[in-house]
Amino acid sequence: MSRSGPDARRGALTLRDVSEASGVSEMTVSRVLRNRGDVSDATRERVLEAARALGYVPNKIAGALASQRVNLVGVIIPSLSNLVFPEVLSGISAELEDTGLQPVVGVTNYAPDREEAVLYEMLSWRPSGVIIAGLEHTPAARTMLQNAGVPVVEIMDVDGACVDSCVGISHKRAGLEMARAIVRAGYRRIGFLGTKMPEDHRARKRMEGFEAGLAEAGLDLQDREFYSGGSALKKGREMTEAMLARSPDLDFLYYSNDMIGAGGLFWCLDAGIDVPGRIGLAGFNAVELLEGLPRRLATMDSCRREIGQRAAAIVAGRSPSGLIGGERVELTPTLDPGDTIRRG
Amino acid sequence: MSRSGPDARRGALTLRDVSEASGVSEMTVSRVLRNRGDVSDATRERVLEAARALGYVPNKIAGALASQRVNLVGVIIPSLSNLVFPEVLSGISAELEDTGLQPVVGVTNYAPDREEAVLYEMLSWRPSGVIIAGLEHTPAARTMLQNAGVPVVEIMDVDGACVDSCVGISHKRAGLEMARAIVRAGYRRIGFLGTKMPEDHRARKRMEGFEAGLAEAGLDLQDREFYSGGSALKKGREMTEAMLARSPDLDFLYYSNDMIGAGGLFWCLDAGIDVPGRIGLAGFNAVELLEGLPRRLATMDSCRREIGQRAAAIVAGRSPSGLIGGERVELTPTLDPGDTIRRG
DNA sequence: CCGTGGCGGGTTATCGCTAACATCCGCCTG
DNA sequence: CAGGCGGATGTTAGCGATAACCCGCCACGG
Repeated sequence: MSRSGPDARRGALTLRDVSEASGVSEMTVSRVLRNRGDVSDATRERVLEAARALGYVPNKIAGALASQRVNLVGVIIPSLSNLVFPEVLSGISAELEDTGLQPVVGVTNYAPDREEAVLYEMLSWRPSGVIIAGLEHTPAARTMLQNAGVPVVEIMDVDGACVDSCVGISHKRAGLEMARAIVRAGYRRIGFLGTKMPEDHRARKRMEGFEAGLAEAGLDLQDREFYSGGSALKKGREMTEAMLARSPDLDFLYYSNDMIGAGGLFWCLDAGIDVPGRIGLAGFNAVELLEGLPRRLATMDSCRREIGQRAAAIVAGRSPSGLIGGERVELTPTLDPGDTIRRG
Repeated sequence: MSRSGPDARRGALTLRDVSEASGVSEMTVSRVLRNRGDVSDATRERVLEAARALGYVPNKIAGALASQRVNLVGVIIPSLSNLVFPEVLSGISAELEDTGLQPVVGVTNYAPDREEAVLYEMLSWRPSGVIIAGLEHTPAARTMLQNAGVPVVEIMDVDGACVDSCVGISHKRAGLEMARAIVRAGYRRIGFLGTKMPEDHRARKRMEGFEAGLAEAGLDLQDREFYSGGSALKKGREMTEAMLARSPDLDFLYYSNDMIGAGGLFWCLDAGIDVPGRIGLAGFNAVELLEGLPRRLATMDSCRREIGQRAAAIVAGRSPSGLIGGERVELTPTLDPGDTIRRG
């Protein structure tokens, strides 16, 4: 109504403005801008020129509403500071690159109710798919996922039931295999150091698998210690010192991630402890960041990038299986003994 | 038309469905769901109940189009694997927490044309504000920012002209002050190790400032080495080895970030070099992650979290200054000499 | 008894764009 | 030369929500 110039109200350009500037209908402008339908080269040029001159940026909100299609994929992860998740994201981005889809990230800080809220917020934008870390969700979140009406991929973990599809590794098995390797190397008095459990299901499952692995050899976990927050490297040091003060006869320490493992390694080296002779160490995740430590920490690759890629492929409907939903992909982590487990 | 049950087509619930289920108009449902306007408690209950039972999730696309308001803030950063940016994000999230605004992240991989594309994509969702890393953008990107019609905050850097507001530190000054501290501590033959320059303006500015600082004392940079990609820790080792092989008489190494600095520190320690006696080291960023190293690397805090907070405050219109746009906030990094600069 | 005002809630008109269909026109075919 | 066909463009009708306005109803005061 009161619209006069291109920017009667700041930057609020619409198709209308471009249409007027180029002398064709809005529909034709829309077609040109989306490269859809037949438009003559002359018209196309004229429209593109006008759009560029005006600095027009299409309004995807209106577009999405009209077309009922949104080129967004919601990605819900617990944290960005964990290193692991950026790597997953990079796998997702890479796979989505040429699909026209775009990831949108939400962070839950490991809090189930935050997760629920983030999911609700995401779904309210009607994304084309959802990738969400973990298999554990609040009942409400699970219901939302079920009713979302779009592909849902739960990632990182396959130990449990999933809503639709899942891509990940078995953390139980990861723990189990690490335990076997440790036992095989001759260690017997073993301690566990990890994140506070209720928050981190995957770390918990690794510990459970680990204990199961020890049990096979008739062994028990001799000691355990948990932390939350703070600099992981430093925590690793502190926890290691505390644990070895308390249980000086331990001969192996299994850490729930590489960062605290590295902290532990530093402490042992500083204390002049023979690693891996007197005591062995292992972490989890194979973070690239840590390549270059004085000694290579034993660890297990968690296939993060590939998890992201496979999950994105499912959402994009280009999964090699050809399935639509209901897919379960278990990846196999590989154990890297590094320099902190005795070679048998 | 062919709509019958609540989910005639999967999950496509609308206000209409809730309205029918609760026997009031769509408008009233909308009011209840947004907590706006007067609705009797009885009606409110009935509506909420129906919405919950159906599992209704509002469609923000439609809402945003109708209300011309979008509760999203676009955040554009070069990378997520840099540690620095997740921290900035966490500052942003914290500040936005109770504003109803939500950050949406886009990653450019340090590529100007990717930045332009990401920005275009973001603006097409008509966010309430944009936070973007750096002051250097393509001309087209700059134009888009100018015409966006919403608050734009450029972060991390204040050495240059900004489109609207900016929050950051002066990297030139950071380099300058580090140089002064190093000179003051008596070092004279100094090398620089950093990221490949054209990609990273802030690292470049730090180097420039650093050289200016050396120049004050009549000194020149004796050697320099650049890298890109790979594990920073490992690169730090390799580059340090290479540089000291080439220029064995250097007595100080300034690294453009803490991770490669830490790699260098490891190399020196392994090589049995006296740090900081024979050679001094310093990095940049004060990453918390590295607390717990065998020796504390000299570094400079880059105020990442606060940058995020201040930027978010501006976008949210709660900047302490009360200004609307056009704000320039320069934060002051603090130098932490750690254990790798001689104490004077 | 009637005017007044607020509360609770409905109606109508967009928001900017796109799907689907309608239209126009030039040209080929038989 | 009529008929038809298909390429290029315009027209119409929403998408699902909200803003702005409107309308009963009841209590209350003069």
